[in-house]
Amino acid sequence: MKTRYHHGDLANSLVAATVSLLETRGLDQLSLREVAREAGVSHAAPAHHFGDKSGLLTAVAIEGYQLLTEALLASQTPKGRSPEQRLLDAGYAYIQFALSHTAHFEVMFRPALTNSENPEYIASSLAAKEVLETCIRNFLLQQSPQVQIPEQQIQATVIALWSQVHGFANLWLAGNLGDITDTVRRDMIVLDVLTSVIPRPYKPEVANPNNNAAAVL
Amino acid sequence: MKTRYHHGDLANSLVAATVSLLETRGLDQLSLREVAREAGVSHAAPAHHFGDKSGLLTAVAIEGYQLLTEALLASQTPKGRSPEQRLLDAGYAYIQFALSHTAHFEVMFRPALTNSENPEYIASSLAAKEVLETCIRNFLLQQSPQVQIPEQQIQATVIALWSQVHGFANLWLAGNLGDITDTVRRDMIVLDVLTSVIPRPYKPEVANPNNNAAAVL
DNA sequence: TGTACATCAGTGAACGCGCGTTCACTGATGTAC
DNA sequence: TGTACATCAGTGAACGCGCGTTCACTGATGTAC
Repeated sequence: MKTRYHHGDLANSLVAATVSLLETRGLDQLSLREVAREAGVSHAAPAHHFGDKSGLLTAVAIEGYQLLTEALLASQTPKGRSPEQRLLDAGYAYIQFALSHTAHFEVMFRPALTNSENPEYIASSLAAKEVLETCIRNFLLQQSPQVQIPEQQIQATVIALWSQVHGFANLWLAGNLGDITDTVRRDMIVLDVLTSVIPRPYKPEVANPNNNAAAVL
Repeated sequence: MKTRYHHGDLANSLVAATVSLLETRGLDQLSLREVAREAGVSHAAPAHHFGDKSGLLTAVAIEGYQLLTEALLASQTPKGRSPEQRLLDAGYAYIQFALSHTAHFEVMFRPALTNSENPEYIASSLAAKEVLETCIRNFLLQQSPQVQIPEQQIQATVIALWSQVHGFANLWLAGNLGDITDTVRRDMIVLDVLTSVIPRPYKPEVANPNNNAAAVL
């Protein structure tokens, strides 16, 4: 790439530089000047494009949500898989995304860093959640085709499954699952965790937890 | 408290000031000088006690793990509850801790902020994990008293359940579960999620996932 | 009880540094004629 | 095709600020005798 006065695609380059810096040096070291240095432009350029740090990180989060959406959709494209396997595929794709895009993942789920009211941010985040929700809803419907599952129950299941894979990725990234350097054992654990994700078939008579709510809470 | 030259308990005061600042202003605004200001001492005092920011945050994390351990133990003290209820109690205590000690929780699970090799840090974090693991192990043993559950299966269940409540707390704190301002509905959701946590009884013939591992991964 | 001294928790002035922000500017690109 | 001009992406010098760190210091506390 020749040095030109007009970069041509500086906005994307700055986002890429930010992701790179987040992955190598971490959030503490991140400054607009550091990003400019990494991208090889003057220190005032990032502000020119993104205003401030939160604007830049918002762009990172948006890109992250788009990548996540693509990854989830891609996990569902193979044909001839059972509903259960499709659910596992989605969960595995979510975890894979988190572990291979650590910078995006961190920024996506720390709204204090970003402009949460940015329309593009909201839209891309909703799009990702929609894919996730559709996967789970489809699974539940296919699993119990005869029964009418209450919407509240579906929502709770979505939250529960999302929590599962999200929490696993977080614990992993935080180093709380011990040293899992053996990739075979690593995949075994992921599989075990994913398998435990599969909800029991919905049974109307035991699904309503109201009767013992007081006892638990 | 009179203004004295020797504070008497400055280390604890500084940790408290840090927690307070983290909860009101957030991690970005946190500096040793700001903590000193909050605690009403000279700007050099925090360094005198903790060396640098990571030392201070390590102390916060240690306190957090101790509080979590206490909360988990306290959740198990009521007698006459079923194994299932005790498991729900522990999960609920974990979530409650995360939501009511947001600063501690954040620092505890971001090892880049702390001195992860600090012996007291390691010990307090292991203690908390041990309580969690014991809860789950006891539940599994009581749930299937006749069967010998492989250790690997127990570990996977621990990770899965921990992931569940941890992920739920994270998603909640990140604002990803929508506006749940209605506390009744809030507790309903927590309960639904917790209920979905309860593992199926262990069945040796279906528990080994090796046979379809290749298909999933 | 009184004196002398060591210890160390906490002070405050001084330093250099990297930061975000501002702003007049430069120079490439696109468009009108 | 050539010229003139508007636009705007990106520059770079300058600024003030809050930061972490250093270090000689102050003064409270504990202990020895």
